[in-house]
Amino acid sequence: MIAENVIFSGMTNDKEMPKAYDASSVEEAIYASWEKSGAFQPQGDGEPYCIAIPPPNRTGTLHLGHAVMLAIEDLLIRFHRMRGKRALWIPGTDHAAIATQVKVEQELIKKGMKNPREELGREKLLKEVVKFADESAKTIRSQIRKMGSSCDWTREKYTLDEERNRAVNEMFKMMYEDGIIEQGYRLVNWDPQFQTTLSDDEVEHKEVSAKLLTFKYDSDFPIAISTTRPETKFGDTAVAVHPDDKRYKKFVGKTFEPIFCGKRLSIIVIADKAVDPEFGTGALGVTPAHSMIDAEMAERHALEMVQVIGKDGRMMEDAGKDFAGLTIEEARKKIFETLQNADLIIKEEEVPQNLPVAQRGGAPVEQLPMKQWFVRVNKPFKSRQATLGKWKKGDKVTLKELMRHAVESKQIKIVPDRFEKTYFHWIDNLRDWCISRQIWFGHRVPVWYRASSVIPAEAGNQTVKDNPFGMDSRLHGNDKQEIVVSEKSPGPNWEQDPDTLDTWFSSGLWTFSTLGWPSPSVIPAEAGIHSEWERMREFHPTAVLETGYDILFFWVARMILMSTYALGEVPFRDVYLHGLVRDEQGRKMSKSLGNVIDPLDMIAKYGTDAVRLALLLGTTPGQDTKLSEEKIAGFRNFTNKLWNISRFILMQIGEKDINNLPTESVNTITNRWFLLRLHEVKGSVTKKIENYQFSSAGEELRDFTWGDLADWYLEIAKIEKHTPLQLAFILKNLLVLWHPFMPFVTEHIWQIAGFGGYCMQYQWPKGGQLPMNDKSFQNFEILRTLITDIRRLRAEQGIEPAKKVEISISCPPEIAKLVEENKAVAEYLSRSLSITIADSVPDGWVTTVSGSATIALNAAGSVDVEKERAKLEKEIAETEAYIKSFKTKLENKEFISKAPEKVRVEMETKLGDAEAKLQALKGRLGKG
RNA sequence: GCGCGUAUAGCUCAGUUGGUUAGAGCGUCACAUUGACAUUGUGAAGGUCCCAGGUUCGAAUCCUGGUGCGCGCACCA
Repeated sequence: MIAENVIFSGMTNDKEMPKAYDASSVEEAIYASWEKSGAFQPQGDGEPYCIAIPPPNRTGTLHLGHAVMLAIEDLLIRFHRMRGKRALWIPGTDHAAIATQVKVEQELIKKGMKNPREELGREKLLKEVVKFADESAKTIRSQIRKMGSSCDWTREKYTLDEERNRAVNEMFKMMYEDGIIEQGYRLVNWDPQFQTTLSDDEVEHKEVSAKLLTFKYDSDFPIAISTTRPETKFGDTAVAVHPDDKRYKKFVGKTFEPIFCGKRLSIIVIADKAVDPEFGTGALGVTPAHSMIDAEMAERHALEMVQVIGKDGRMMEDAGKDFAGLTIEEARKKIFETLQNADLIIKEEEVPQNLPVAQRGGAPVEQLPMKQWFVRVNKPFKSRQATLGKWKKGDKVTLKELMRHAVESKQIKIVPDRFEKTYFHWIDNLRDWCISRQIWFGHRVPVWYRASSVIPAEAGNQTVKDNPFGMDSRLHGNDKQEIVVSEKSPGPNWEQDPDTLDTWFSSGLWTFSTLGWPSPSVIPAEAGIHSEWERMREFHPTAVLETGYDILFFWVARMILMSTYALGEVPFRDVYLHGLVRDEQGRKMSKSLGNVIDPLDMIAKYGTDAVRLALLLGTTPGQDTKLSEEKIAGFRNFTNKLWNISRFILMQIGEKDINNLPTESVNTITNRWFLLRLHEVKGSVTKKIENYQFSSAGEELRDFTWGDLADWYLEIAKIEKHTPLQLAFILKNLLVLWHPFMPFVTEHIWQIAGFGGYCMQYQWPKGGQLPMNDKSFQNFEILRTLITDIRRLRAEQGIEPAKKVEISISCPPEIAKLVEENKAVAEYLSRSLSITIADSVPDGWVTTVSGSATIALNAAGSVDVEKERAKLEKEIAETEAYIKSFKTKLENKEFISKAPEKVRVEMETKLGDAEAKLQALKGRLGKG
């Protein structure tokens, strides 16, 4: 498993290390060496551990959000690989359909084209889009590598490649056969700018100020209504009022034929509880063809649907000849004038309104009735296999039930778990999913129509008089149309549906389409060759899906839908959602604000490891994080610290063979303390990574490395001369523990040290908990406190760090023994000329109390007696208050009877310590 | 409107089943600088844990009600 004779070009192989770590000069060679060695591919016979990368859109370059995703997933993959699992990280990219085509069209328009689709036609425009997407994929691949991502490049996938297309067609066919993909004539979200439908999730709401107009259709009509969209009123077929509204009760059920701006309407007055009698006039003009809500109401009352706005965003013939062909704005203005002239306007006011706009492009979205393909989420179908341990093959179930159960039954765990609520909320509000798009870049709908029976997509361009609502009956009279669902043309005279599929339809299959699904029973396997899916099946469900919380609905939910439906199992065991990366002020990073931090710039400047640490530490799952260049620079400092720690250790080891060092060892309390700490940290970090607490794991490691190792253990090693064997052991563990966080610098040092093989393939160390009441460990902590207290005393006295002073300590015998045994260490670290043990404090020396010891420092007469006295008194008061609070608690009968033993014993110990300290303080005061 | 989050040091944030005198990094201040590291070291200052109630022997932590900020979904016609 471990590669032999590893030599990185461009890397020194001896132990000559420059003073500072230079990431930019080594990272590329290290990555190339890893990749070449095959270490990114799953190896061994451990448990499978698979992550399917959230495929970045082929729309440009990677941003910090991707960098977070890559840092976390690489951490997980490296960690589990080192723990002996068969780790597989599948890289890939997403064609992103509308986002990519929109981007290319916008580029072409910038270059002077007016209407790229008309000017180029389907084939040529597609060629442009593909060219752009391929270019983008190249950039993305290089960027993923730059981040150090250890993904298996031999298995790179693309949502729009041939195999994924087969998966999409297969899925479409299955769902069509099961009756959960259906063609229907319904209200859909229409983007007039890019001339395509959108799913509910691709529509955003923008707050704008709108003019709310209260008016009557004509002077004879008895009820006034309000609207912000007068142009849709040509399509009104009813006026709805609340059933209990006395004002209008007498009109309910009656039909009127008002002339609205020259067009005769047929308006029935209906009673519906959805109407708010308090709002406006308490009456609502119902426009079934241009409002989802009105359409629902229309369904309840079997109302007619009249479409008056067309796909081009202009008024249609049904708006009357005076208005047909006008844009919405023109029509709105003209209606206003017409109503005003006829004195029909009652009120006019500015109101805030949430305007639906397209997520891509930002154009206002129209709601239009159209014939499209839908995935039906509430329609029961017969389960194809045993599913989620709840449904048997053949059981009736709906997609919504599957999606809900996968999370409800804890077969999928979402981190942080509060997003489960968000998920359920979304599921409850989920409507049928419109999957057909009128753009060209994407998976073509695998449906064929016999040429003579092709119905124009313009089906909606006529008044639908016969208005049966409900999905199945809304098929708009095309029942006789001949349809075949197939990957290939059924023969001559068949035409393929011109539409493409929503990009999320294909990315929903990602966890298993990347593993080679569909199975050979569907796609005949070549003789003797097992299908990839058969070989890779055991990697599904994947271990974890790691992504930003913003695409929980777009993608995560759809993967759950697809996987539970097609395979009967969840697509992943865990979902880890990271937060969005914002700038220092908490703003979203955007080009227009100019606050974008480019991960590549940062990598060039500070190294990949520093960038990774900055994105991993100081973050909380599901919580947005603020990132500044200073933060990255701070972690660059840490990589350099690690470098210098290693440099120091390797200097101590010298020319000896690091893998074959003499077995002698030094047994001091420092050594024992540190090895126990290392053991503890190993256990704790392992546990934290297993529980997705990356930030906490990293911070603990950093504090351990910088605080315990560099500042104490290695400083003491200068005096105690720990053996090379011990130092090498520590270095090895340190590099391995840090590797998943900062792969480059650890691997680089590993190679310089000559540990053999790759750090990335070394076995993850086992750790555990501290043994209880270890004497050496406790003694070291006492010693450390003593030294820190001497340093503080020096600083308080304004003694220059370089100046060596005399120290005298009076303390209980066991501490005296401890000090004597570690005198050299204590003197060195506290910069003392000498430390002596004495029964009492020499006259005129300044003191401080450290636990049960009193430390005295010879300040050579320069003591401010009054100041010292005030200090002592303050400290006595604080200690007394502290003791009092403890005594109160310990005297409380309820506390004694109810608090756990452990808490009580701890408190008693603390109280004892504090009382000893108080005695010492008081003794000093009496003397002074 | 419905739902979710969040409020802790000047800043960014930890604080995992409630249990010392609430922590870290950055920043600030003081001092140091030939020795692994100035991408450094030592030390210090800095907090009514948003407010008000409640539960508890004990609350930053749990409950209720406010307030500020942020987000998602739905939408008023």
